[in-house]
Amino acid sequence: MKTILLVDDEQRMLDLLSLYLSPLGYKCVKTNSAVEAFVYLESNHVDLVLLDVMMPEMDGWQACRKIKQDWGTPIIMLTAKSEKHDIVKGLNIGADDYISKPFDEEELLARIEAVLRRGELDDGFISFEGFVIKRDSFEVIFENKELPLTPKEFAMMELFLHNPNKVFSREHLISSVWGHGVSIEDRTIDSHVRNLREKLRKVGLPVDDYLLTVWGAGYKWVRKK
Amino acid sequence: MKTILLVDDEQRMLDLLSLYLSPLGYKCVKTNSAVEAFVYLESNHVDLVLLDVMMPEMDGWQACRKIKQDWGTPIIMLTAKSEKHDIVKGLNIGADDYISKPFDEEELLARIEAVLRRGELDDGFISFEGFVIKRDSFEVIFENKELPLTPKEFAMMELFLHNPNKVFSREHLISSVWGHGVSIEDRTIDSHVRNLREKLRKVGLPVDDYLLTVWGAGYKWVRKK
DNA sequence: AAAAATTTACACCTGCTGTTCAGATTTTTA
DNA sequence: TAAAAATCTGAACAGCAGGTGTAAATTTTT
Repeated sequence: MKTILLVDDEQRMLDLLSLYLSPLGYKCVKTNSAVEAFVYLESNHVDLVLLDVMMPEMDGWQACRKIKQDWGTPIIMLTAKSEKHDIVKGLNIGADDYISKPFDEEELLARIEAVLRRGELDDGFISFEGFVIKRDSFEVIFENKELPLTPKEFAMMELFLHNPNKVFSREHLISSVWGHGVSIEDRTIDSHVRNLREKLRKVGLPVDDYLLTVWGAGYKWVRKK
Repeated sequence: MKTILLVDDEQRMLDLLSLYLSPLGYKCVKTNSAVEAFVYLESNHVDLVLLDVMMPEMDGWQACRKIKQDWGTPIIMLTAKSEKHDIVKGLNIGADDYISKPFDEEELLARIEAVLRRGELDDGFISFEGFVIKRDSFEVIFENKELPLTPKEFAMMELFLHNPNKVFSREHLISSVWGHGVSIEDRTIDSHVRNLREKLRKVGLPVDDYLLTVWGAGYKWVRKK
């Protein structure tokens, strides 16, 4: 199920969008401001952002730029009818599409599906806290430095970054990284964690603050901020 | 210079579009019907099609479908203002974008640029980092020196250059280069990669910086900047 | 039909990666 | 504080993925 993050200062609009999209099988998360949206994005996966252009505090453009930069999430801008100039601006800033209010429901849906479909293809990259994971190119980048990871390390890293703050038991790690039913010694996991830590340390990450051992339980990646 | 193929039964509209786009550095080709467009596409490279929805004989939808199917060219549909339903239909059929008439010139340009940017890579030829690939003439040129590649090598090279930084598994390479369902030994892929590397090295490319092995995953072409 | 070019297969070698083990270290328990 | 439990660490080894040379098979050209 895809998650759509709605960002609009008007509650009525949020409700309207949610009312229309939820029954169609999308999980809708409503936020009243850009800042709220950031908070949510910080610790949740979002497939698409519907972003109003006109908002107090931080406007849609700045928000769009930041979201693209930090998370790379697909964005559809919601603009007022006549703001043709906005469209140009938006497409240049990096929005994936726009739609004008009041919008036609069918058109909105078509555009949402189009953007989601598009995003499925280039198998996005995830980006936060200085990390960029490119599943496509099998790369993890930290502060513009490439991390040369082995396949197992990459898989672990991906799992951790996707689920910050969650503790993974060794058992869980085995079935996620190695595959269900593979039998591996617990010490082996430790070795891989060690190697991963070493590589992370080499690129300047204070790894002891991030990739923690949870005594008696497993490992977890903690997320600051 | 990019070529835009204009398809509209109204001569006035063709002139208007051409008058606006030509000075901006686009080569405009005007056609009055879908059939004419096909004829042109048959033997010319086109970067983008601006396609009117309302036309006698074959309408825009059928034309859109055929163009996408036979040539895969990016398409922007031109719809009448109120035809909201068309938009939905168009995006589902495979059009890359649409714009309603009468259109705002700036908006049109923004959308054209966005679509072209998106499809920049699957041109008739690609050119970057000293490489020019001419799909038409089956040639690869590096720094004005022709690379004598075999068909398989050419296909691989094309795939790599089209998808820089993307890791291709051997499995993926097989179905892309050899065809779906063909069974080939993995070592065979390696051999072709080796041959390709050798030829690239001969023309002075530090191939070890470009065509990389991703251990446990496949091969990728990295793009410097 | 012969020659050349291309593609494919195979075998061997190298080096990376994954795994394990034993001892050291840290954390928890009693 | 001492003992027990869990984890960390370094080194060694095994297995496997990929590189390379060669030769056979296939396709294309002559």
